[in-house]
Amino acid sequence: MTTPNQTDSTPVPSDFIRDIVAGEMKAGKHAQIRTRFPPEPNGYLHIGHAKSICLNFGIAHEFGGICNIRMDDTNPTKEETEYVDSIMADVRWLIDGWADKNLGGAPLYTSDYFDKHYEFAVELVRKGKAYVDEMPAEQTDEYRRIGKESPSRSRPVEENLKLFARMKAGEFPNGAKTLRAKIDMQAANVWLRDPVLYRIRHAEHHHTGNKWCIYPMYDWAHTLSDYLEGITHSLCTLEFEVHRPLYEWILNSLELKPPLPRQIEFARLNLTYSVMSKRKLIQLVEDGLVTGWDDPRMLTISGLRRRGVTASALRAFAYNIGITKYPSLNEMALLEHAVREEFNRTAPRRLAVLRPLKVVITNYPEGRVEELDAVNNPEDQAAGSRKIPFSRELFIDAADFMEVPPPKYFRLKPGGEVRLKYAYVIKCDEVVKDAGGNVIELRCTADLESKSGGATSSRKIKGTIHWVSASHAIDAEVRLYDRLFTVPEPDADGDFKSFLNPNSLEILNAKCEPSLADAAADVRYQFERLGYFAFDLDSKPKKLVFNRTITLKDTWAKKSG
RNA sequence: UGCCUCGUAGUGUAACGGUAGCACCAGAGAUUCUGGAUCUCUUUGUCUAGGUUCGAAUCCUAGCGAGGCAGCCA
Repeated sequence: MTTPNQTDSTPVPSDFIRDIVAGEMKAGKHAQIRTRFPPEPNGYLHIGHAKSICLNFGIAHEFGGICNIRMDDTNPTKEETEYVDSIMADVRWLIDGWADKNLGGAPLYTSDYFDKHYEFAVELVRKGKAYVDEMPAEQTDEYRRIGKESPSRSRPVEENLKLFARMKAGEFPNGAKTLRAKIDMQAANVWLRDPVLYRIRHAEHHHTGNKWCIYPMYDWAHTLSDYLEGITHSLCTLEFEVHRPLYEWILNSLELKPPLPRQIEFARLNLTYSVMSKRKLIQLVEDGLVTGWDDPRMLTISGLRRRGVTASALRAFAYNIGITKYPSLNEMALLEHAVREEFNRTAPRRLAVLRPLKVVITNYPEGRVEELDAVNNPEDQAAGSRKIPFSRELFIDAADFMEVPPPKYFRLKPGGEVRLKYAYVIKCDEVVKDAGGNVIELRCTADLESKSGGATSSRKIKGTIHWVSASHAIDAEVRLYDRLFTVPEPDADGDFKSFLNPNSLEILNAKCEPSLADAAADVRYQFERLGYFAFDLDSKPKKLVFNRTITLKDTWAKKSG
């Protein structure tokens, strides 16, 4: 596979579409590749769109071409400006530092071509290949189903021309007339049974205002917009497969000058434990089941971003799943893997305690503080090290102590030993409980020679746990996220909302090592043994908020159920 | 029902008439101051039936299964 413009480390995928493009390039069919990403501005972009963006920009990037972003805004009653801004922000974020140089016009608007679309339509009427019809919608559907021709089908060209002009002039109410392509009412493919090209909509358009009262249908507008922009490859999802003959009919009927765009379809993204349709995502937002489009549990691009997923991880995911015509269901584990793989390499390690349990080291002097060396990233020597304070009173995670542990439990238990990461081996001597029988404090003794570099530093202790010094720790709100749905296919049957995971969000007050006070918004941290965490935009100078992007893999938790 | 498309380990994806690979997941072991990471190993696959061919995952036919379309949505 050719990789003329590969300048970053994102691997170059191979798939049937890239094979086609490469073949055409080799044959000298195109001077330059031009793709496009044409979202309808009626919702936020989700991870399925990310797949499409990575495909369209990926091909532009790999073959030295351009990718346009075009708002497909042909329906004035459904689209809003608010979405244009979010779409642009999401796309720019996703391609930044990778294919941003391949971004063509942005944002372009289908509605900017309405004049030209109209001229083409007039031309089509002149050629006797379109006619004005007045059948009501239901009857049009019925006739198309049974393959029956409309009485208006044989209307003379001159009359069609006049009526179409009057449609444009606003002389008819909504739904009174349509412009229909004159193709073949007996065609096996229903999209060739005289599809509607224009409908009347007396409605204000978010981009063209009140200039128009007739609006082109998707097939007409999209095909001609592709042509007008010089798109070489129009890549869309499988549901448009049956539209391709119409796409080609439009280009050919107008006898447009080559080069003509070529439509190729691929399978949309499906992921387990999630819903992908815009309609369902809107429901989650409007019913208040999530906090908004950018709720970190949402698989919107803005939600993933807020969750802490990076654009590069998303791109790696898109690369891993590939492009085919098979409507597959991808496992969520694949997304999780892409995130962990990157963060393991790049995330600085920190110590944080999610559910603090007080530990007193009884043989450690009161008031004494040691600064211990802690490695920032064992996967990256260049990341260096930092100091963390150790003192007599600490917090460990409540989950790292069990009074009655199961077999092979490596962590702290009464009379047992555990290593405190970067510090001493301690032994639990006494368990202090409150009146209710809850464990509130552990009294331990440390092997004072067991510190790194110490006489007994090489002692083999099975378990190592994280901790923070009680008096030095800083507070942070930590938001633990889990998958939004409890079943692999929430929209398979029944109401997808009945499968919402009641435990998809848990909010805790954590104790963090002091260096986290300087945490940066663009850095992903690994809280050792817990997972990867990202700064949430709710954070304020004195009030840190972290989102758990993803847990570490935990084979112990898996085995012990 | 009609039309279109697609069927390769559990999942996803390669193999372009010539040894069925890879990734994820799962399991076993080694190692480890993260039950992480890393390393080694393991289970499991060409939907079915015919045909063409020296040779078929690949080409042909039929069947079966899955998805899509049948809006004046995109």
